Amino acid sequence: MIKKKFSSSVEDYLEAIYFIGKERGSVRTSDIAFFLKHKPPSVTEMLDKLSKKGFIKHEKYGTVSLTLQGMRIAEEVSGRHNTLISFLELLGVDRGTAEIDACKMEHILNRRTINRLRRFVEFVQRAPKEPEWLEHYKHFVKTGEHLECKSEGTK
Amino acid sequence: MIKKKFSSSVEDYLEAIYFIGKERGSVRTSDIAFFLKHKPPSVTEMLDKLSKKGFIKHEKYGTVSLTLQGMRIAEEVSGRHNTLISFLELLGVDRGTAEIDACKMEHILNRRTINRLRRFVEFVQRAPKEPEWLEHYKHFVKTGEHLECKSEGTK
DNA sequence: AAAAAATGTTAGGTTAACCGAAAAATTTAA
DNA sequence: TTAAATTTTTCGGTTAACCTAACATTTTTT
Repeated sequence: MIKKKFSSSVEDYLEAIYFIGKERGSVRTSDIAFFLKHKPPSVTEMLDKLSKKGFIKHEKYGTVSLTLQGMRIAEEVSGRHNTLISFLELLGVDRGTAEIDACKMEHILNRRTINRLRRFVEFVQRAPKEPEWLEHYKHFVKTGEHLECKSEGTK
Repeated sequence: MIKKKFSSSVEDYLEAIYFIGKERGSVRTSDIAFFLKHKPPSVTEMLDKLSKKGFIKHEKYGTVSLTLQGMRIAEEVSGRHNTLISFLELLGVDRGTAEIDACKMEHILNRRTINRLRRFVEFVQRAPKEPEWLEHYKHFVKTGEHLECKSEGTK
């Protein structure tokens, strides 16, 4: 049922509206322009498109809000975003880079791939205890060497 | 240093030329069109652009070959592709989906992110023995449950 | 409440990357 | 060695997503 595909841009706008709405309460053209680093005319244009598609309500010279359908999409995208951020940070990617890359990946990855990534994140987060191998991985990233579990400390 | 950024499309074409060249020896417009599932006029247009940028040699009505610079880029992209494929398959994403998603990710991810992913792949592949946690992860994907070190025993 | 400032929209333009139809060159076959 | 078939290019479109400049509306002073 939820199989339609939207452009990266459409998803970005819906996500931005969703995010700004949560942060600031109301959402206006300039907020979106600022958030997405686009110019106001581009925003107006896209808002028209999103209105026609039924994803938002937009009163001229006024505020923007998500319809139910728009909200559904925005939450879906936002969920992917969060999964990706968590995943990238697990891997030791810095916050800034993680944000940038998550924003791109969230639009292109297959559902199955995202699911695997989410599973991976859950696997780590819900582990009964802090998994050793993650420490080992981080060591490996730094040094390129495997420090073997019990026998030897490479150091 | 390799700091320039090319469009996804440019990278796709160079990668395709690289790949076809290795597979079939010579590369022609129709090969690329088939490979990328584009129409010949699109290919001709892009070949002109790539020629002007100095990434390929292309004789009219003839064959295409990568210049040194083009080769360098193609190899770089192809390397990213391989890293991504390996990574996705580690995570249990099926071949087909992995191919599709790798082809998209390879153009957008930050170098740092790719490096982390490569490290991750190496971490697993170069481990002295098959890491247990990978088994545990796969179990977790299937069942949603941790079969954790109750008494230490998989094997 | 009128002028000034800020914000939003309209109109027109640009660019990248695709396309189909038709022309041109090359290759194949009769 | 011409004619037919195939491949490649040229030419003219299309679309999405951006932009600037100019105009319209709303909000904020004074």
